[in-house]
Amino acid sequence: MASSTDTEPLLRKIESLARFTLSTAERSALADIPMRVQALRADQDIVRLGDRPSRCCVLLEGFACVYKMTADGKRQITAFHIPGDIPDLQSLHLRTLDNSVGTLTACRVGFVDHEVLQVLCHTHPRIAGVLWRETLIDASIFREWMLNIGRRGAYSRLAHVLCELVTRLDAVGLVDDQTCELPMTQIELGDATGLTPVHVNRMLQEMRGAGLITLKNGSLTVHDSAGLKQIGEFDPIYLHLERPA
Amino acid sequence: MASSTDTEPLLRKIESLARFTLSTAERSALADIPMRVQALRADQDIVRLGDRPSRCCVLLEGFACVYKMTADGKRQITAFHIPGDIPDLQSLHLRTLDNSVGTLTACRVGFVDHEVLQVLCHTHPRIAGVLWRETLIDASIFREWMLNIGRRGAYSRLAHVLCELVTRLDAVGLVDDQTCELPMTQIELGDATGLTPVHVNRMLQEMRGAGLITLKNGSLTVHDSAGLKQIGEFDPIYLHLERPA
DNA sequence: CGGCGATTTGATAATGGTCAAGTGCCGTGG
DNA sequence: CCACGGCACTTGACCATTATCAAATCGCCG
Repeated sequence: MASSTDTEPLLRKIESLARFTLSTAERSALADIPMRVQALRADQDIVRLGDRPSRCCVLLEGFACVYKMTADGKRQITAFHIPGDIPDLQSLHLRTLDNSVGTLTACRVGFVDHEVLQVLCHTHPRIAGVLWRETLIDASIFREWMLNIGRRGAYSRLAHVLCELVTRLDAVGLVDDQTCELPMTQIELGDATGLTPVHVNRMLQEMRGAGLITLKNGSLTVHDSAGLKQIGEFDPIYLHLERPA
Repeated sequence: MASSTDTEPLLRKIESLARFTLSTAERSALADIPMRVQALRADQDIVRLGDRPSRCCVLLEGFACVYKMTADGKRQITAFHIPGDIPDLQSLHLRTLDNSVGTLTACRVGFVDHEVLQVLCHTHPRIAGVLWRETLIDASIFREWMLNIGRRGAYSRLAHVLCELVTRLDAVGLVDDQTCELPMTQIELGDATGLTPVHVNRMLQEMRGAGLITLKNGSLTVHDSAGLKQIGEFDPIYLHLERPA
């Protein structure tokens, strides 16, 4: 089962989302959540479209994504997920999954039964509100991605996704000196932006040439953060990171 | 203020979303919700990006949309809304609006204070669950639209949006004999699909030529539902209309 | 009847896709 | 230790879908 270090990413996530200070009772309820922890390799599905899961998964370590496919096999990644996220929290209230969730890198994932979460929500209504809020922020990111994919050019689109990832990673302490781990392949970046890998490559080259970023070996460094944000029209309001850093 | 006929669309919506039968108490709590009703003309904003609203709006009559804009003024519609919908329910848990909501046609809208909804959620937790579910279905539709915009060709994309609208309108009883009101302009359909109005027009012509639809004077008739669904790769699973019709 | 917005159509342009070939990197196995 | 294989990345040439520009036409409302 889970040790208290396993539930820590979840606890931190809830804390950062809550617009109030957690009570001792809430805190210990979260720390004691029964969680089945599992290690997964890269490129594995955690849950699949059509599943009717009886549990949610908390991403403890690694990168994952939510995706859907067209009839002819083209993939759209609808979200990237980083440690602390709950990629399928929706399944708590929607019986049938309408998307798949897969790992991008090796991951550690904690599974929590819906029943446990239902009880948690019932006995700690404020936590229910926070979880609801989490799903609303995901939805807000979806809307921004729609704008990104539907109405921005390829260069701007990629810049926006990079800005978002850096900002979100920074919020969980995974950015150090403008540098962070960014292990997704150009194919995956293409699937997230609605571009082909070839064109992603060209846009990245252009960003490198412009001195905006370095992206090599799964590591991203942003040299000109203001420039990148301007190109990506990035305004973090939609991430709803309302707490002062 | 609101008469009981005003709260009826909301009540019906909650009923159709709930996976249980509403109790008398729940039913009357919903019917008695204090609601400030307002009539709006077409193409007016109901709320705007950056607002910090203290209430939500229930669409009672008419069509509305959620949208965002790029820096250079291109618009992406992220959702269409039909009577019964609550386009800005997210604002209940997210302080600052990250999108705008505008009318597409003349509308009647009911405003409900956040405080009223908070109390409702607290005293009737099952209704809270239903409202949460509503926001999750919206998010599910966003994901499908991302796939649509990012990975489907223009023809397929438009067909998908039409299928979705007909299906949702049917679910609230607004389709009669394969025909429904569909008042959005080709510009608006373009803003929803990430296409230009010119190209929307061409695709519609092609659909007409193929004998799939008639779309004239804001009225849509689907002549070949199976064909349209196939072209749009439409599988309604993501709408989570789990009740038997 | 006049005017304006929505729709329609045609011609041309451009963004991004497809195809193809080659490079570099890393892990595995001889 | 080195050769091999595979995958991600890179680059170039060419192509196609969709955008842009422009000009009618239609239909409704005043």
